[in-house]
Amino acid sequence: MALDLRKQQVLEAIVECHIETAEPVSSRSIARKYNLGVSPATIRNEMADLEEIGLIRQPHTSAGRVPSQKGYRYYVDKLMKKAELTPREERLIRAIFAKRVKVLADIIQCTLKAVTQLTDYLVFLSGPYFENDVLKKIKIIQLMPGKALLVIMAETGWVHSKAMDLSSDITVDDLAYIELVLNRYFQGLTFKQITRTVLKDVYNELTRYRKTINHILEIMEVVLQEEMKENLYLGGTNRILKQPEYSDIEEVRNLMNFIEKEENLRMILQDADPYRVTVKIGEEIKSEQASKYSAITAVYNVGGNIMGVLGLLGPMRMDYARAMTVVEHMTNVLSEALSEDKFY
Amino acid sequence: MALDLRKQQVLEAIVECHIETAEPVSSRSIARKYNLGVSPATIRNEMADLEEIGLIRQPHTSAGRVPSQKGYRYYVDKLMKKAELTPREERLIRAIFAKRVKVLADIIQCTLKAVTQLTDYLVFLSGPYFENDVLKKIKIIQLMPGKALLVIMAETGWVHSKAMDLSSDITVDDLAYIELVLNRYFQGLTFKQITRTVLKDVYNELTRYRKTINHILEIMEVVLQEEMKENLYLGGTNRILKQPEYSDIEEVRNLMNFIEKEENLRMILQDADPYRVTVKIGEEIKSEQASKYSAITAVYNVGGNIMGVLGLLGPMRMDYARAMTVVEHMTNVLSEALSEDKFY
DNA sequence: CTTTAGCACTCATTTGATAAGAGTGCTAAT
DNA sequence: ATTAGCACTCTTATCAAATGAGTGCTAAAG
Repeated sequence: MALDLRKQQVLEAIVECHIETAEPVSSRSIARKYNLGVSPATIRNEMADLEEIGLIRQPHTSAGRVPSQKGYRYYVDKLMKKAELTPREERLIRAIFAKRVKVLADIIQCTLKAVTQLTDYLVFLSGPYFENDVLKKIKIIQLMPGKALLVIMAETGWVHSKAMDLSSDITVDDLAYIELVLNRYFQGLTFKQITRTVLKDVYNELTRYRKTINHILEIMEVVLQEEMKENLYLGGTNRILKQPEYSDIEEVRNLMNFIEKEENLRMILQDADPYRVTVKIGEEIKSEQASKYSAITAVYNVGGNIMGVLGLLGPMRMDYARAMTVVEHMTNVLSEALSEDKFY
Repeated sequence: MALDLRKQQVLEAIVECHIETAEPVSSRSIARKYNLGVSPATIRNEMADLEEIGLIRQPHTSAGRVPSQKGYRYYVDKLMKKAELTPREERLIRAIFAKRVKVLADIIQCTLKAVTQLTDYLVFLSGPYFENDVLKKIKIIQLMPGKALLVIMAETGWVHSKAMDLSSDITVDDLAYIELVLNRYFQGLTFKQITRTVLKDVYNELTRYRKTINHILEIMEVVLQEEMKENLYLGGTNRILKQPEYSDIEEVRNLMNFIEKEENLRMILQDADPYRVTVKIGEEIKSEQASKYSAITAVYNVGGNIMGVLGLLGPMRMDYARAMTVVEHMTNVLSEALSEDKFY
């Protein structure tokens, strides 16, 4: 679909104008704002052509034009210029991350907060998840009779630990033995593989400790599930109400219903391309209910491993250039923040 | 403010009718629905009296009556009959808690979910917090050279642990000594007291380990802060949009703005009475922006210690009887769930 | 062949006037 | 003390007309 230069300019003008005002764009307003050197009539002719190809459409006969899904796609792929964050915004981000965040959950929160303040769209964020972490060592440490600590150490340096209650006749030696066997089975496997491994194997070798081992494995499962659970954080629910498309309560309800179901958001995050910022426009999002929205996603990673995904959801009339820049920037910030192991 | 029986009946009718329909209540509709044995004209006379005392008011001259804040208060204090959960609802709750929740965060989530499904108001929940937990023992366990586990055991049986990186020339003996000193200082204190204790005291005794002890204390602070942080969970944001008062977008924005600020919610939760379900109506909520809302709160506890607060926020036209029952019931469920120490 | 001025036409939105309806307050009768 | 009856008030719905933004088309000009 090759467009001549002027058609591109007209399309760009329509998209950008519509993004700014949320109103249908008229030929006259384009002639006024953009110096294309032609009259509204000429622009009207171009518009008629663009409409025929399906890049724009008319809400009703006597209205201006609005970009179609295809039009936005063309704009994003071919016309859009990359946006830059202002120094002011850079400063905002640094300010948010300034108070040396030390806890994982805080870093996530800060990111969420920053993106929320930067965009007025829905922000959601998954991870970090550890399922590809490799188990280095399991330790079982008795804290007191009847109580032990299960410590799971990963190659990446992460340590997960949980206390557990045991029947009090289990001795330290018993625990040492169990630890030995567990390490033999699980060492070198990823967390994902461990949860997939049929636990019965281990179980058989440790029939002597049937009850205890049952308990430990159960706890281990809980710990791993807990840690592997791709946590989902959501923000910006009030910010997005500023968008004019949500001055109708029915639209708000739709949106809220959509985001209420975590699967929907997870689905969007799953489609993120590991190597670049992903833009899904309207029906490109798999979910039927999302046909009016657009989503922007990018992954963040630590040491080459994908740790999670950051996403934005907004109306199709989204400031793509800006949103993409913010998402890209913040995934970088997040990746960096997680790479310093100065937090616990 | 003593009202004769019939005035009470009329007020009750107005409140209940308005709660149900969200519309001003007319004298005729009361005469029809409630069998007071009098004509609308009589009821009108009573209404005029009630209005004079300030228990109800008229949105405009030719409209029915609406309860005032004072009117709701009277209703809640004197007229309201306690509601009961239906067997169906009891089943719903049990279903939600059925899949043997094992992780603290899950119990919270389940509670939130249950209340959300039961009420159509905003649900928020703080805690659990541990600041009154008494420290039983600190352990520092070396995992490998340069890596140790800080274990904090509380009297209640809770165990918090975090891994930390240390400089690799710290020996096991060093750690044992540090552990000893820390225990000497902190054992028997509540977490709150520990964070208040001037850390310098300890610091002085352990000058030998200046760097290490600094690091450990820092981590301990993080752990305690993390655990003591009164987490705030929020749900029902989409459910509340069902309430007719939020068919106007402006109202929605107000509400969202209000709940966006955690302080506002915390403030409400702080006002909870430890011994009974608390109802704050309109301006009784301290925050100015909340003058249109009502809040219902109740604490949950474990072994006599308050662990957190569950709250509901909705329009003043709230089904108080029902909401109070739900809140009371769910704080009980929550207290029980947390008392079984079958979770990790 | 391209561009554009001019004009008729369409359709959403605003405005104003009118009617309908709900509900009250008051008065006088019961 | 109660209530039927009625005038009065104020909101909401309805409809027609006016307004105006914007297009599409045609014919003239470049």
